[in-house]
Amino acid sequence: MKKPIQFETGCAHCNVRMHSVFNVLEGEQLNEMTMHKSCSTYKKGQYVFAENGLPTGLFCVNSGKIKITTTGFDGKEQILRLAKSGDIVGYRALISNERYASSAVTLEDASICIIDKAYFFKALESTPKLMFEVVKKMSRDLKEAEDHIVSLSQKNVRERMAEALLFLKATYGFEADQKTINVSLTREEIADYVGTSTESCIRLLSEFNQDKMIALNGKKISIINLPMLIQTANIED
Amino acid sequence: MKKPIQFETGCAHCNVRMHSVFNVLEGEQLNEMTMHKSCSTYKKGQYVFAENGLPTGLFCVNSGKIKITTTGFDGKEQILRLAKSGDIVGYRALISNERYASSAVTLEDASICIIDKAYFFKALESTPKLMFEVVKKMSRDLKEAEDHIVSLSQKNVRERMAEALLFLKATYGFEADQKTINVSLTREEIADYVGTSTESCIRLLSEFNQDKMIALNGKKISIINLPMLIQTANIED
DNA sequence: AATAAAACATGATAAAAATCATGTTTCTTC
DNA sequence: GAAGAAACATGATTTTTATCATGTTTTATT
Repeated sequence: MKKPIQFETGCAHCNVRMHSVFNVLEGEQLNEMTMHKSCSTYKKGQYVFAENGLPTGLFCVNSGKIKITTTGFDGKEQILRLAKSGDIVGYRALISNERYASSAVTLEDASICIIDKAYFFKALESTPKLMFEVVKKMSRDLKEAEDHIVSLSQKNVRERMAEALLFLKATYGFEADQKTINVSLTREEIADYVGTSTESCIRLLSEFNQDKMIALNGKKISIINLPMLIQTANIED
Repeated sequence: MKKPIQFETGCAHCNVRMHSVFNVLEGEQLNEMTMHKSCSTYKKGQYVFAENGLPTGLFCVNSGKIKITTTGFDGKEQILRLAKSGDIVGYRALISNERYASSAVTLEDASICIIDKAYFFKALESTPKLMFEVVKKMSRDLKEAEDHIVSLSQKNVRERMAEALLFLKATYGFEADQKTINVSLTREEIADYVGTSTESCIRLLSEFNQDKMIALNGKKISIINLPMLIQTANIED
């Protein structure tokens, strides 16, 4: 595990702050936070934190994409969540004073700040608005998890696969061409989110491709027929 | 939908308060809360709140058991969570100022208090400890949801069924005989938690019964061989 | 207590999805 | 740029699970 490279900038000038939970901080609070954070760059595939580790601070993604995974029963990986710039990562274990129940791994080169635990707790207490932002983030994550439970319980693999592509699109958006999903995942990683075997995942993507619903180019997936994809996902009503 | 019957008691004398998020309140705060809550009794099967409704307050279960469900795609019910005395219910939608994404239905006669929304928000702001208790509750619910996701993704129906029985035992405990799970659910409800068909649920319970792992008596399920049940659930080591 | 409805049960069948096997392509790394 | 590894792909087979069908038991209602 290579050591991430560090660099520093003031939080006041952070270009993603306004899209993060820290948008509610002002003036002197930002200078104070700058003094209690440090920023590092990570290469693709590096661990930001690992299952069973002890949190020492809160991670805030400056740039890059992250997968949050947990290890299942025969060591099989489950992707629980994806993060992008502006997202905080590892907040649950930190706040509830537990070891990490999941790992965070970069999906591409990334720069991520870590905010000192003691300072973060102090900021939470002194700034109810910040606490409220964190609560809203947790609330969204809980809602997303519950939606995922319903899908896994009630939809078949084909529907879940279509839904996963829509989820990736919603999370990371399109590239400049307005159709290619702006993230590269292996088929195995997609399967680990959808809850299926790698083979079934590959097969379904091929089928979607043959049906001209999507186009495949290596790891890049383009959505050609969005209405059809939505219909395949069997989204409510 | 029958109207629940109301009755009142002071929160200071509430017998479940110390097992709830309100254990951190003291003295005058309790009198104030008493003035901003009202308590009602519900018959088995009544709705406490319903999907798409607007929250008007926070529910706190005094006695009785509650299922939190959401409606899936062809109207199929999904049980997301179960609540018991001391649990708060409906907090997520309330806090994030949304309509309910799920419904709460009593599994038996219950008495449930509703704490006025405006007062609750005021209490949250003025009492960081209370906010922190709510955050911890949400954190536990999120963890539970993520564990459920891993099960649904990676375990087969038999393993999930065994796990569900262990979950019911962990949630509601045993009756006086120290083996009968202290809750009555229909096979369909269990299936709606496990994410399987009612028939598969019935079949697996029959099998577990034949294997002398459990005993069945109507809706009552007794755990006869706990180690075997744990092994069947394929719980992590 | 009679009747209806809901819940439980079980066999037979069909559909869905995992697994196994094997081959090809695409990345990494020396 | 060659060798090896990882990722992708696809057919065949087996396993798992849902669905359909039908009957019984339990619970609720008049």
